[in-house]
Amino acid sequence: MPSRLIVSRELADLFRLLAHADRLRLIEELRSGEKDVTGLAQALDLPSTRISQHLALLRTHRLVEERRDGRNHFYRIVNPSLALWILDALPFVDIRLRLEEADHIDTARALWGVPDPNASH
Amino acid sequence: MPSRLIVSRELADLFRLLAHADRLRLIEELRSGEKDVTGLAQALDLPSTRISQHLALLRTHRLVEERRDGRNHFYRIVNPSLALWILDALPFVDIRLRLEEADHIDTARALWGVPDPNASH
DNA sequence: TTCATACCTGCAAACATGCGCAGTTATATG
DNA sequence: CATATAACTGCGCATGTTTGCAGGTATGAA
Repeated sequence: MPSRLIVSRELADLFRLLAHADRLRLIEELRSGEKDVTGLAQALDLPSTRISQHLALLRTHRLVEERRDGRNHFYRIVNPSLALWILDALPFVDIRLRLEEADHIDTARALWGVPDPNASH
Repeated sequence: MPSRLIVSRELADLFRLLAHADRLRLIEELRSGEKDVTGLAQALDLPSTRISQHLALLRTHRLVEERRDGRNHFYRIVNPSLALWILDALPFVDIRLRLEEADHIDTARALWGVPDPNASH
């Protein structure tokens, strides 16, 4: 019954793909809609070569898709709920962050334009 | 406004921590309650040294906690909802998995003892 | 056709991670 | 005390990842 093993390996592959700050920022940047490589490079203040390399990785794992229009290549998230799921990880980040800035998680959600699910208090 | 950068780095750290099949299996194994190192080593069929190394990583990032009783060190997940959130990633794993085994996700959930949230059909 | 723009790929150096193994600490037991 | 068991840490090698850079393709405009 190697299914558990297979699944954990597939999950680990996904996590490895997301284990880079710039790739997370790319996914966040694409949350508001498709963007081309130059636009992403400007938004993240990184060389476009690097953006291409990251996008190629995300593309081979089917997390983003490409649409070409003239010289521009526009990228979009295949499954937009991915970005929401990523933000659900905020409660699990190291305690230091939570202690040093008590409302850092809410700040992050606000910065990334996501409604606070605990907005009752 | 470097908060977005800081947050994406913290998130990337978390993802890197989870980007290993054996560490995911450890977290899954601890879902049913605390276990000691030897127990985990037997469950995953891995040398206990390796288990120790993985647990040390998870510990320094406060994902698991340790309780000592005699010679045994028992580990538990600090925030049990972590395991549930990890399984929420299954819809995002590479399309190949979904095409080759259409109900692999349900199989995985069943294997890992989690109720299927789409159990209406 | 020539030039500029937008993007991609290949490669090698730098860097990070995973692993086995040897040695160590801590606790229990005879 | 000596010995056994449980677990940890440090270290070196192998493997994987990230990055800059050089060179390449494709599109559009002069």
